[in-house]
Amino acid sequence: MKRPTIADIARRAGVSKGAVSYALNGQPGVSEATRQRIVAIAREIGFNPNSAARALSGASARAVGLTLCRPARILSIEPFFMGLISGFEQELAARSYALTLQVVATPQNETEVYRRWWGERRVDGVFVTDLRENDIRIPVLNELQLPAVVIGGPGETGNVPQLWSDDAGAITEAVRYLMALGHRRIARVGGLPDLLHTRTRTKAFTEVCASLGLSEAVTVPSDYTGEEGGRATRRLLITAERPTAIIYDNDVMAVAGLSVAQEMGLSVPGDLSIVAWDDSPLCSLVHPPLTALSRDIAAYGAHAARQLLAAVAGEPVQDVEEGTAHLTPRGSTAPPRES
Amino acid sequence: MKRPTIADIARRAGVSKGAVSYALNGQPGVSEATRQRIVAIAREIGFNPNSAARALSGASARAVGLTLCRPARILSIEPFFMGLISGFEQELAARSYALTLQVVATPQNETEVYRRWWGERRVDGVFVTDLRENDIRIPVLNELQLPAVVIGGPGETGNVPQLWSDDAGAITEAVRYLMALGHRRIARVGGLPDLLHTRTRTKAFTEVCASLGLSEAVTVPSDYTGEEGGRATRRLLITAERPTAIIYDNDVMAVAGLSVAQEMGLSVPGDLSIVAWDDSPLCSLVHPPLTALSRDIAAYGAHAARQLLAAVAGEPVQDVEEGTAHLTPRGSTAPPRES
DNA sequence: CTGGAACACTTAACCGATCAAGCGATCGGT
DNA sequence: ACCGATCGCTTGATCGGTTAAGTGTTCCAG
Repeated sequence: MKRPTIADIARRAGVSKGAVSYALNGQPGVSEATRQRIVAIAREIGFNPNSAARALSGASARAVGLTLCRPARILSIEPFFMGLISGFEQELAARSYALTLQVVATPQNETEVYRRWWGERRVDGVFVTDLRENDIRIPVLNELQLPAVVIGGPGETGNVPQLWSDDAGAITEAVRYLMALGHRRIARVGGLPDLLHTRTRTKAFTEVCASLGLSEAVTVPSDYTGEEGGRATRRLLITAERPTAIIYDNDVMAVAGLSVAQEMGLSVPGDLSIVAWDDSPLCSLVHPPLTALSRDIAAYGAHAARQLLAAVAGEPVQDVEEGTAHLTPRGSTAPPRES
Repeated sequence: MKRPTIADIARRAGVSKGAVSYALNGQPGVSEATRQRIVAIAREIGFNPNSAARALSGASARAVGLTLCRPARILSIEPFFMGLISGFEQELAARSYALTLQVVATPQNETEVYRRWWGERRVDGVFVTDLRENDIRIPVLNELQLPAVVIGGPGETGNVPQLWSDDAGAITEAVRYLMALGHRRIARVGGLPDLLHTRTRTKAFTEVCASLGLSEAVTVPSDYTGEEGGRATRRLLITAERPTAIIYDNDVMAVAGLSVAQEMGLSVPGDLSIVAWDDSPLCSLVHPPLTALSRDIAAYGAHAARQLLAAVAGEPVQDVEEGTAHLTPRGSTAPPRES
């Protein structure tokens, strides 16, 4: 089956290719009557502009890219990225932009993919996640002048606009809540320590605990996997002065932590309170359901997509701090048992 | 920054554009010495062929598509798709094919996306998941002659090759195992009843139970969400002759089922044995860890990608049945307590 | 010594859009 | 009546590759 082109439309409408192009793109240069006739024919024969031809003649590729730099094992279970992608799609689909995905092994590979995509003219812009300190991707994006939006900051990103949520505020809320319940020994199982938002959280956690007089606030670094989260939990719970509450940097580790506590014969929330960061259906699924720091990740992704499309269109884009995640109390937090 | 083109290479090498094209594509028509010179220059200036130009002149778009037809809420937590995508990427990245993703609301929308992708020449082929009976996507793919691979069958797919795993064998293994443990009342919480692989599983489950003399084998349909899985579990557990074992069609529902059982004061595996279908890290994370039907989803995805790329290349592609998922016994299954 | 095949290229058409420049018709102003 | 502007379209160049057809050289067989 042959794909219809603007030439086919032009022939049937008795006008030139150029006129068809003007008509379909809403540009001046054709009369309203002709435009409607052309649009009607285009619809009738099911015309879709060839994206390659369009991209070739200087217009946009109508596609944006996302690289995922996590091992398959983590990607498959981590709900964050799929939530983000769903959010992207809300905006992208509405403007018929495609999303191009690539799973890579290292940040170095990500820069290579950016270079390739840019050279191939495959995407108009990219989403950048998992920002690190002195992130090697930033200079590449600046060099290539490839429009981008960084999700998760704030950090040094040169001209690249950023979008982040108020992690410091969220962790402050969680710590205050646990303190109000009577907890004095609060620990945290953090995400990958290289990531900038992990550092932001760690810094905020340390500060708020210090300011509230909780001297023993400790953060154990981890890698977002359930195994590591479980191991970190075990390490925390065998200390002499074990914490009575643990905050986890993602939901998967929180679930693993719950499991470890139960396996060690500790009751949740009686002996240990648990707070998960990022509320996914997972948190309500387990028993007891987990108190979580909730934010609307799909909305976050949709916002990022709007930012990226604006950047692609050449509009000035500001750095944006999204709202603070709010605490959703569930069954995994309670006052510590007197002992 | 200007993108290097073959014209730039041609100028520096002192040859024509055509010669460069032949050299870089490994086609005959240039001497080995010239080829090496051209390749060296291409590498030196960081040349990447413009994918739009390439696609426009009849060559492939070097991209394949995947549509996901699940609400965001399910996508984010369901590990299956991310596992599949990771598998795709192993093959696609190696041959520098891009993966284009689109989240849609209905199968009808999927056909529209196929038509658009085809018209735009955006992808060379598509992955089709969640096959249904009389699936409306199949005639569209046949009409467009768009190369595709169906993941999950077997069903009526015309010329479109399929790849599926032996669901009947897997469920037979699970039922036999539970019987061997002494279970006689085995229930199942199924996935979306429209999906063909759900029907395959239901049929096989019913048959194997009948052949083994388990008359009360019941399947409760569900939608893969934790909420529905939990509700279905509750409904099963309040019946007079409640099942002593439940098989779940995905891991999320199994975790929810575990939670419901615990909430109802039933011990797992003492009062209720649980088997999850598709083993994700989630299954080992909860307490007790879930016995699961494991298969290597990434390998499944990689296989599908190889099939699709072969179909894109015009090679004949056979329907393939992948290996049977195997039972991984963990703490959630045991002989039923005498009562 | 010649005809023809093989080789190593070049030339130019082509894919399907976009868009600047051109061109004839109409219209309003003086 | 004539000039210039505006409208509504056409023409044709262009993007960066691919590829069929053409060209000039070499080399070998007859």
